[in-house]
Amino acid sequence: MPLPSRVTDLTSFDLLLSVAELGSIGRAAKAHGISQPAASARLRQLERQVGVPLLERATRGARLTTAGELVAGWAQPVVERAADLEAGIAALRADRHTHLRIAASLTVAEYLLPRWLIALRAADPDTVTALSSGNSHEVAEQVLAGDVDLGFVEGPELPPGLRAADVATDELVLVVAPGHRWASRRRRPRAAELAGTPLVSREPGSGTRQAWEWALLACGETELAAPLLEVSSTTAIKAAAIGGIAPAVLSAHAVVPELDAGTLVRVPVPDLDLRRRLRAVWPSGQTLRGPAADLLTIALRSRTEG
Amino acid sequence: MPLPSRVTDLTSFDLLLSVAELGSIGRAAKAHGISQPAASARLRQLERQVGVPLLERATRGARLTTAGELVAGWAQPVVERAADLEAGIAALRADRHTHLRIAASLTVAEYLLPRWLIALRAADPDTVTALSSGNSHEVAEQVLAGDVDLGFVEGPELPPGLRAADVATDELVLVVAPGHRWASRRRRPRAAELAGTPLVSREPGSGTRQAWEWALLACGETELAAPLLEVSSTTAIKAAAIGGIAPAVLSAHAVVPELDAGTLVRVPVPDLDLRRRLRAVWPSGQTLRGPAADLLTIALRSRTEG
DNA sequence: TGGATGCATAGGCTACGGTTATGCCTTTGC
DNA sequence: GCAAAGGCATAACCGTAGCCTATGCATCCA
Repeated sequence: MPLPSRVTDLTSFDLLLSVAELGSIGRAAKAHGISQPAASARLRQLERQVGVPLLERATRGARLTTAGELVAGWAQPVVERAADLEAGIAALRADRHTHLRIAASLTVAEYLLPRWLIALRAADPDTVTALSSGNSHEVAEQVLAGDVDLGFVEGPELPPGLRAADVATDELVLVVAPGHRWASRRRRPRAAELAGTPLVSREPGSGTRQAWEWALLACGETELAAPLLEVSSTTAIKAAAIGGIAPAVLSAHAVVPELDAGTLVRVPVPDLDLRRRLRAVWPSGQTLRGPAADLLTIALRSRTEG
Repeated sequence: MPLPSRVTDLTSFDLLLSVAELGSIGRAAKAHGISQPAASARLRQLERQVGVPLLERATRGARLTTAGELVAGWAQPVVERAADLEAGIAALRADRHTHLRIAASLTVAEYLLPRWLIALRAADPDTVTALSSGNSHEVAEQVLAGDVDLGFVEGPELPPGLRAADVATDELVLVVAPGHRWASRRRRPRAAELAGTPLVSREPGSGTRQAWEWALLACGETELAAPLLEVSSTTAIKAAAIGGIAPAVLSAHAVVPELDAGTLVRVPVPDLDLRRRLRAVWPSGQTLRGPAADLLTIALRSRTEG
């Protein structure tokens, strides 16, 4: 189900937020680098699309109406997450000549790194960061080879020659469609049944898949059923699980919205320990300095907060 | 600071998510109601803007690259919040001939209602909901007058003739710019100092402002300083507080991102009880049924989860 | 080997969003 | 009381971004 066109263009909503902050359409226009008539037209069109007046235009400026306040409140989280997206893209795009090179496993890169990068930009405004992503093994390799200044890995393995610091913990969760038999409280599976059930999962190299298999092995389950379906993206896995194809195992971060909405149900598996540490790593001999040290500090600070 | 143009158009990112879910550009195009060449062009342009390939095009379909997986992961929260925004706008826009009419105070409408409406649409797909927003007193009036089927209010007051059920608790927080003296742990203000300090605040009718004043009165502070600045929107209040104009009092929900980013600092005020109940209200004589009953159920369920 | 599937390219059209120029209204200050 | 300034709306013009249809090309499969 695609997003309705009413909300696909964030420019107008961003402009509305600027009007709320600055108190006039003209100042908001200037802040966005467009002319006042252009801003006025955009806001008028936004009001037409919403169907109710959002601004009270006065001779001294413009103020939000009650409806405008509501729309601004709903729009703000959208632009905040868009800022996260932008920070991530900027790091992906950053060409070779950057001040800080980092590598991160998928989980860290997806759910934690954008916020850290925004905080880093506040601390070191001129720092350009380049991000490369891969599985934990690849990240460790890049740190050891000196290709990056700082790495973020998941899982227990840690090659010699690296120092590490915990920055977060991640938890895998088993999810099924609401109609699945495991969704019922009395039908919860034990380790043996889990091992014997084909799942929808990532390709073999995936850290998530490895962690799942190791957790089962730790329970003494040596015979693991082959996956029913192997797909490349988290989105596709969720779609397959929602469609009732098979149960799936994903990072808890990834399924928050689906659990909220009830389109997926979490199945507790007390037999298995599915938690894993997310750690920053850097070469043993080396003391971090400059932006790399700042980023590590930011990551450690966010740990104590969360 | 306006949003970079790279992320202002969500259409391409939404399309990318559909490709991840459906496995081919053509199917994603069909899901979005556009032609396959149009989708192909959009994705190609997206890749140009990001600067790295996002898709592996094969003869059998298209799969996400590692970078594509990252971008999709960052984009997903954006489109989710955009869906909340859309749900809110749809309720604002809904004309008179609707099945369910609700009224909500600003805090509930801003932070809780969109999710509930999305869940309601899943339960009753054909229900059209109309939302009106006002302060708690106005909401209660509308419920009593029969103008709406269900209301959501904040604060302790409750007119006779209404039944109520708790759906959430809200907490007000006192925030200052990082440089403010109250930001220091040893300089925390007592009730008397709080009462004597001009704040930046909403206009007098606001429920947030009333709750703050009542909390001070409950401490025996009868002499309250007049606000330094009265502005109309939450956004403007935050901007003023960030700018160091004066401390501000806002719903905890409203300042989560600023506290995360460190642009605002929360000042604990143990002297004051700033919590308040958020409640659903409906006419005493009446048993809720249909969509109104479903919405109440959804709201109560979300309470137990959160 | 022929058909089906799926992505890319080409050409043409529409419409949207931007700019500058200008007008009108209200508040402010001498 | 009048001039100046601040702020929003309207008008006329223009460039381009994005969509569609038609078509081509590569790969997989029967």
